[in-house]
Amino acid sequence: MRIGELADATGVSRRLLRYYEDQGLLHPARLANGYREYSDADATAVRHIRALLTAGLPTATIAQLLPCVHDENGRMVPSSCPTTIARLRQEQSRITGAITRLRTAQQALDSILATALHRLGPLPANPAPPRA
DNA sequence: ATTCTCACA
DNA sequence: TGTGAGAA
Repeated sequence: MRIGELADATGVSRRLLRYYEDQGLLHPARLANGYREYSDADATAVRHIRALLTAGLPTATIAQLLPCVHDENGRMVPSSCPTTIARLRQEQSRITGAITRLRTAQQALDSILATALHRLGPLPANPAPPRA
């Protein structure tokens, strides 16, 4: 299938499918005219890619893990091999750490703002949301 | 319709 | 991580 068909089949834009190839996530064959030719397995792969991105994994990591995953009636199942599980646990702890750092930043900012508001007293209006 | 590259959020 | 535009 060509890129437009895969885009329609997966709901992922053609642009993004080319990007995934650039990131080493997909390896479509090439027709004589240079057009990409995707297999049916690629459609499944795209769903797995989406699932792993949603789980917060970077594309470089997904490129490594994708071959270590298979599909079981529409469900992504990671291989039980120890290195695969270890990699997923590693990502899990990375995200946990990130959440902790964000919580710390949130509390610090809450505290700074609370101090400012305490000194200024009650204010009439809200500040505009940060743009940049 | 598809390819690639440059630039940008 | 993901997109738009422009040229081929």
